[in-house]
Amino acid sequence: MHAVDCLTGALQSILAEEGLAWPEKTVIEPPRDPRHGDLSSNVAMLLAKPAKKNPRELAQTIAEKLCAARPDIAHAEAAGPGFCNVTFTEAFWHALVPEIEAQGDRYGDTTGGSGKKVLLEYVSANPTGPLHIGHGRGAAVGDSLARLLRRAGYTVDTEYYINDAGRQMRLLGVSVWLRAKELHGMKVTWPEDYYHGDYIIDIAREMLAKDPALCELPDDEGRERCYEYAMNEILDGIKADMKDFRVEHKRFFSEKSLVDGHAVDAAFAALGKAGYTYDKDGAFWFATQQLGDDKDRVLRKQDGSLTYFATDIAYHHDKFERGYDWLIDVWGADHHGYIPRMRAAIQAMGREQASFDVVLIQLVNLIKDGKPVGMSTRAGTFETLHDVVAEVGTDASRFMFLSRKSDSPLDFDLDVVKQRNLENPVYYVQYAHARICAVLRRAAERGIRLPDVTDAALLAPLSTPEDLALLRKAAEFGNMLAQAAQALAVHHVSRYLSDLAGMLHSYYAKQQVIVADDEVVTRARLALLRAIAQVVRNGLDVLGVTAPDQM
RNA sequence: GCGCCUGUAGCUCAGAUGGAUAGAGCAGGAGCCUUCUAAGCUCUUGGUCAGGGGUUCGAUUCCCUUCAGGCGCACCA
Repeated sequence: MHAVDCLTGALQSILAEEGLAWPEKTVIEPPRDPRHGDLSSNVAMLLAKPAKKNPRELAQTIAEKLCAARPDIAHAEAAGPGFCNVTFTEAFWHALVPEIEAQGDRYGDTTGGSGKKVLLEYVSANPTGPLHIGHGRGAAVGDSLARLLRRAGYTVDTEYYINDAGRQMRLLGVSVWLRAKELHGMKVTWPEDYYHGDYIIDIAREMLAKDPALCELPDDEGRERCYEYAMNEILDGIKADMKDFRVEHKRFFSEKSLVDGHAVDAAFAALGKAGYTYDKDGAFWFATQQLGDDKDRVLRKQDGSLTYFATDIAYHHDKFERGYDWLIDVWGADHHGYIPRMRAAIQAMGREQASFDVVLIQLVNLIKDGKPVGMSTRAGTFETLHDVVAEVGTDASRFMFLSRKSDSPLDFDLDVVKQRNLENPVYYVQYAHARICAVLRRAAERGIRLPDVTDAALLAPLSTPEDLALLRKAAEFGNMLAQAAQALAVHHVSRYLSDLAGMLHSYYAKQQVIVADDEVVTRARLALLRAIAQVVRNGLDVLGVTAPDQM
């Protein structure tokens, strides 16, 4: 909101008159308690100490001068131990409505990111099985972060990293191959680690149907064939699930392509140039310990193959080479121990620590009939994202995933998410939007029309505490988005929306919008609500949740 | 053993870089539908911010420590 900006100039000159410097820290901010006005400042406390002044007197002086400087937009008064509270005029708040109307879908967007190029990587699940609900949380967070950062002025690309070069994928091939042979009536011995799960059998059956002679292939070729077919099949399924979940990736990036190309060599060269690599015990090492890790890590094993870490370094090196300024990875929280070594790699590449961030996604506990449902891909007892979305819908599940700090565990109670009442916050928020739309429709039926962009005269009747409370909340929107972006915390958005929706419902119960004999008031309130609906829409858009016109 | 995260109302959780009397929702109690969607609203009960130290004008927030949970410590991915 431009509220702070409006007063900054005036405040600066007042401080100059008093012979005081503008403090480095933010001086005015919205107070926690609305009783303290619209903006509150502890400037007196911040300044009184170094300037050796009495905080109460200083607050008083600043308040008086501020009133005198901008009587058109604000009233200020000294309060408490050195606080200076500012209250804006009604007209100031009314001006927000045309602002929202003019900016429409872009209301709340800011330019703080100044076009910085961001690459967000999320999901990146091994294509060895369908996405489960834990992946869903990462997907929702990653996708919404992309939307959030775009609104905050960043240029955002998104990627899914496919681990198609490692052991897990070989295992997938073996699992399908053996299933196929089994289905063909051949006797097979199962290795210790293999993928159970019905989808493996389905894929094997499908392959046999297409090629009955499959099992006559030699083991090597059969495994390879199965691996490739299964991976593509599963990846297609993953893509379809994400599409249903409204999650997008601009690119799918293959680990294999790093190994096949020169990306790994280039990354190794970069690390070597900085003097962080060495040979020991027949392996090739990266001295991460010098860079804050617990111990040094192997890049190329004794048997000549690359570690996961090695290709991952190459991947991140490649991301930077492609011109991205800020890499954000969304990982499962169980990988948090991996962060120090990745940070070490970033540093060894000569990149800023601030150019790499990891958003950790904690466990999702799926609860059904009051009991937790286990989920292990290997054991095949998972609850898939597909099943969950089919049961409760994309909107409800996305909102649920995004309503808590991603770094803390989440109980996903199917019975709650399915509910269509206020216990399920997504309905509460969507209902606010639908309600406004219903009122607007009703008004239109009665022939009440609003211009696309309203003006001060039309909005002048907005003067009840409820009117102004809604405007104040709507004014916070852009600031909230910017802060959420900076903190990489999407849950601020869902919380904000719940609050805003609550205020709207309260408003609706208290204030009749369409007043039969007073079209002046009616038009003002309709304009207000139309603007609020726009804010709700924009907020839901960040979450990737729809804003229905009626429910 | 080392490292990371968590601990806020009976339950699920917010509290953004220290600020005024710690907030929501659910659950419990009492009310509101012959005007715009009751999928809603209003009021109310409920707290030693895990315990203890420290830093300062001031701490739920920062530092140390104890306790209780979760996770991670591979030439796996």
